[in-house]
Amino acid sequence: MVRKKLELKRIENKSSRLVTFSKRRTGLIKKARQLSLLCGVDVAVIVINARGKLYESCSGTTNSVDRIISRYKKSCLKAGEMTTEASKDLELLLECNRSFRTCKDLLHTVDRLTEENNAEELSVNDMTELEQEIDAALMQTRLRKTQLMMGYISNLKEKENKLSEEKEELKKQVATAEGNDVDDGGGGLNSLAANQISSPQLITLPLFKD
Amino acid sequence: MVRKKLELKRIENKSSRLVTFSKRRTGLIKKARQLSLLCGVDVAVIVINARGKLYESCSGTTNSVDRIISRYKKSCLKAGEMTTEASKDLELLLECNRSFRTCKDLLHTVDRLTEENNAEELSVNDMTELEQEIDAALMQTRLRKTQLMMGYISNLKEKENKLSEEKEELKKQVATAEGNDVDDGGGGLNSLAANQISSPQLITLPLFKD
DNA sequence: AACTATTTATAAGA
DNA sequence: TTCTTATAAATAGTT
Repeated sequence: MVRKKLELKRIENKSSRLVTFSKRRTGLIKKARQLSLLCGVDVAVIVINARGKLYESCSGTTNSVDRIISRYKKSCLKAGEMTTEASKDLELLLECNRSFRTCKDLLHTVDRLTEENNAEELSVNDMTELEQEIDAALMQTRLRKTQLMMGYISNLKEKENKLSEEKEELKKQVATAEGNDVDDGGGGLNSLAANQISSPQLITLPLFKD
Repeated sequence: MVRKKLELKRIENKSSRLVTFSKRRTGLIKKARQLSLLCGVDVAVIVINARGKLYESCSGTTNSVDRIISRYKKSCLKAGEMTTEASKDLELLLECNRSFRTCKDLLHTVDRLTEENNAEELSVNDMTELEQEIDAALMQTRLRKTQLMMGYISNLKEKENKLSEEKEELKKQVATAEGNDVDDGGGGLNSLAANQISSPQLITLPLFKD
């Protein structure tokens, strides 16, 4: 493109082709980095020469080409593309997609929708759906929090009971040591203590139906 | 790089960032194509923006990004960087986890935590944090929903006003046709109608701070 | 979306 | 290969 406008076809001369390859590869990767930095996006560049040698570059929040590739594959899956080549990854990715298909995901989808132009009539419905889902998540979260706190309280009660039991035991020993005979029934006290606490109730509910 | 030498850091202004993104993305892909064509190599470019939208480009003898990716993976395998199938899958799963880093993600993390053993004291705090986050999301969602509905209502009101205006106009015409002269003040009605509607307030807030 | 003043990339030459 | 340089290409700011 310089000194003479370069024809847009494969450079026949081998050495100048190699030189051009080196220069332009560097330039491409530089541009990729700039794009990533300036616009806050993830960019991966993969170059494979005629001998199969690999050159790669990656930038953005994800710091490996692999990670960008998996994001790429995820996008393809969503778009319903993808060939048989990657069908092994497919299963896994579907799994991932399924398991993240809720709150945050939906939030972003709607976020995207509302930032585009045609989202007027649909969006209110979308938002209502989203609202309900988030509300449900909130309820589940509060429920579990309560359960956890109750479990915690139960534990504390249990400890308290054990301690008073031990205290009782010690009192008895002191009394015995002083030569007075006291009615024991120790086992009975034990079982009573165990029954005083309602069982911890730490049932593990999934926060979302999968 | 033009009119003023651009600083090499993320462009803060959203709209110019988007414009730059579009221009440079195009430029990058063009360069990639040229490199591929001129030097007879395979090039894939993958760009993923902040919202996870994918842009891709591919050129060379292989005609899909997928094929370049599998060649890339093969290269990695040869280089011993990527050992077993299992580790590849692991990588993918890790990626899935990483990329959904908020609400739902947190939900699942906490879900996992509570199913494990050591989560007693921490979890209640976790749940409280989570609760707050979800609550905030819910509020944002409701806010946006309200804004959308208000916009919608404004539109309808506007239409209604336009229609009654037209109706008034027609009435006048009818009256005139009947030979009676009626006081108009039509323009006044017009401006009143316009002022009745508060402006749509469709400020686009992000649902999450990015 | 088009323009244009500049910067940046780079082909060819040294 | 690396440096230089003339020129093509890309593009930031503007309209």
